[in-house]
Amino acid sequence: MSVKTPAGGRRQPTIHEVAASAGVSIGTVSRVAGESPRVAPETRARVLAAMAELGYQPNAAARAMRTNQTKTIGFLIPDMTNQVFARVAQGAETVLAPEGYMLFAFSSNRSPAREVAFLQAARQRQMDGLIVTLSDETATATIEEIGRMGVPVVVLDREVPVEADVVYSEHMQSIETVVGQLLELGHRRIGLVTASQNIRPGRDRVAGFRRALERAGLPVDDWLIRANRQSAEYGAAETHDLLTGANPPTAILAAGSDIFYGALRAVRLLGLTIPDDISFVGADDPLLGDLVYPPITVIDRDMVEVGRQAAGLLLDRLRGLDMPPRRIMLGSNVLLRRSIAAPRHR
Amino acid sequence: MSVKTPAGGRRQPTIHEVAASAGVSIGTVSRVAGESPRVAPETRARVLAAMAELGYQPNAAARAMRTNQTKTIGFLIPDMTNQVFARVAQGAETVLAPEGYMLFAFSSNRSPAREVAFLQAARQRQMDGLIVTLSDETATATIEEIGRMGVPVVVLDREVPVEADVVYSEHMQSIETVVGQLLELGHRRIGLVTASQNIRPGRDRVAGFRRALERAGLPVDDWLIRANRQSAEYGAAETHDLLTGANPPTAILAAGSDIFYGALRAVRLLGLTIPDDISFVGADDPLLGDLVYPPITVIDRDMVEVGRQAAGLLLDRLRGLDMPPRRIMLGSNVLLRRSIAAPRHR
DNA sequence: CTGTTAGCGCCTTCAC
DNA sequence: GTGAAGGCGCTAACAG
Repeated sequence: MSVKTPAGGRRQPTIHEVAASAGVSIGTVSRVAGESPRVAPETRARVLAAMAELGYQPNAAARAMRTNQTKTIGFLIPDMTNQVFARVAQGAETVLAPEGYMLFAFSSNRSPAREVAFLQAARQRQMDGLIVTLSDETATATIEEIGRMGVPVVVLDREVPVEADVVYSEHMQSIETVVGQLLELGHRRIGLVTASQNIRPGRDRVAGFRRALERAGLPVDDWLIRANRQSAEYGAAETHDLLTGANPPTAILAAGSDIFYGALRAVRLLGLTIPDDISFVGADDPLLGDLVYPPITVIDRDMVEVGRQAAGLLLDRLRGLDMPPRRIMLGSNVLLRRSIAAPRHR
Repeated sequence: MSVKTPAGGRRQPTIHEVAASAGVSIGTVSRVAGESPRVAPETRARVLAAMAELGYQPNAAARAMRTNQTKTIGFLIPDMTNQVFARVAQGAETVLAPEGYMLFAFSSNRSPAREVAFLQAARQRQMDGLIVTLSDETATATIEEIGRMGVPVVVLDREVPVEADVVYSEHMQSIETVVGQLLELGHRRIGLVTASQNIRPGRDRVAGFRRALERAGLPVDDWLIRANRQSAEYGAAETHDLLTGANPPTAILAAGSDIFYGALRAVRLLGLTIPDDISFVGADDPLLGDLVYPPITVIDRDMVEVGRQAAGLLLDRLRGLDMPPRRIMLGSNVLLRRSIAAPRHR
């Protein structure tokens, strides 16, 4: 007399069946499942045996209904195929899993609409907390949805008007450092390709870029700044455009892992040699930078640590910490390699 | 008199509050939420307004309890930082999302214990279906757990004794093709680095490798076959070992995206030139293969299509399709590039 | 077309 | 140390 679920699956054993099988009441089974100490060892053993035999797993929905807890953390990222975000997830996992939380990752594909959909799904599912990387700080619907969450949210590297803990990465200073280096080598026209101005990394990189030039008393040619999107295609297209322009740069900063990828490809397709024809700096993908020849100077960050820190902030809140939003800033490193050199005299 | 949840969050509005606010009964609210047609337009509008104002989202746990549906699909992958799996997830998403299903990705980090933990969590949470890529076909605990799921499961590229639909990728023939090419060019010692023999791709690649040699009437030197793990470190270590051995191969097959990465790095570190010093073939990362110089011959697969197909199989089951397990086989392509050449006379 | 009601499976008092 | 019973928020069946 098996009940067919909509999916045609087998019905799962409930606490009642375990109780019947062990010859106890459901209250006792519940106590065993909840690891309450007030159960006789012999009774506990019998219940455990019954659970194992039936393959019993407590129904999370029913449990959530009673406890208002799901032991689930939502992890929102702009792009799953980007290793940068995957590493953050890994780092967060290492902190959250030991506490019994499960991380569920969801990729928005950089669509604010999908972000809203995810946040609503998370609220419906009563996820206990969220770690989110938004794809556009100006998307008000997303911000509003975060405000409604009712559970702790940790925001990664974004500037949003929300009462939430945040983990920032340092971008401005490392760009300044790199640009400083290039200026010292004699470069006067440097191209920057980076993310949209609607997210903090994009803004900070452009700001650092401008500041470095201004400090050196040099004018800023806006034509050399391309800061609109985070994709390999964008990186390739803008790099191509820069390098085939009338007055091309002698160095390229590809600030963003996808952009790095695309920009490097564009350089190859144009048949240019690094660093003889063009100096090149990438970001966020140290492995790639070290795989090509010559190895490429890269602005790097420890994304696993970002994940760990974010999870730590979240965990404090889950444990009931009640204080104003906290902010953590993590550094970036410039890995100097042989892809930058003095510009060729033309 | 706000109720503090354990996490300190704000209580979410329930169907009762919406009903009160709209001046209707909860039944009517439920019908509006469920998009039942049997509601007067004017009433529906009032309810919708109340929902919007309160920011109401139906409680998924309560809903799951009644309907035995969660509209959630679990997606188990061995390694989140591997783009290959991320692409599969993307493909699956495109098929499942329009049907109202949410995909939740979980990375096992190639640990069978974590796979079991995920499967149990999926069962507790009553996920409606699963798409899984196991990291070890011989892990019986995982297999047993799948058998208990009670919901449709689609298995990707694994040979497991389970009543489930499967999407396979072709590996054997493409390896044979590549080895055939190398033999024609005059190579007689070819090194293969690939995944463990405990998963189908590893086995099939080794099988294809052996078959190609046997067909050519050549002996197989087992020393040249390294098939134990799927990581960049493994790829680097084994490639290094092969190339620094007493009788090294003149060509390397790095069959696996992580392995590809590591192997290529090992070749670089040894200061060898491709293809003059060593012919090289990678797999599963066509972009990387095209980014380095010279471009590298790669065995490629359309992982997005794998995801789409898997999702399609799952969807049929979710709709109630009742028939024996189905199997889909998807092809691989050899992208011939300049990384292979005749071996240097030594 | 709308209101009322009975559980879904579990945890948690409250008795015993 | 164990059993009995209420109710979490929702859907679906039944009345009206």
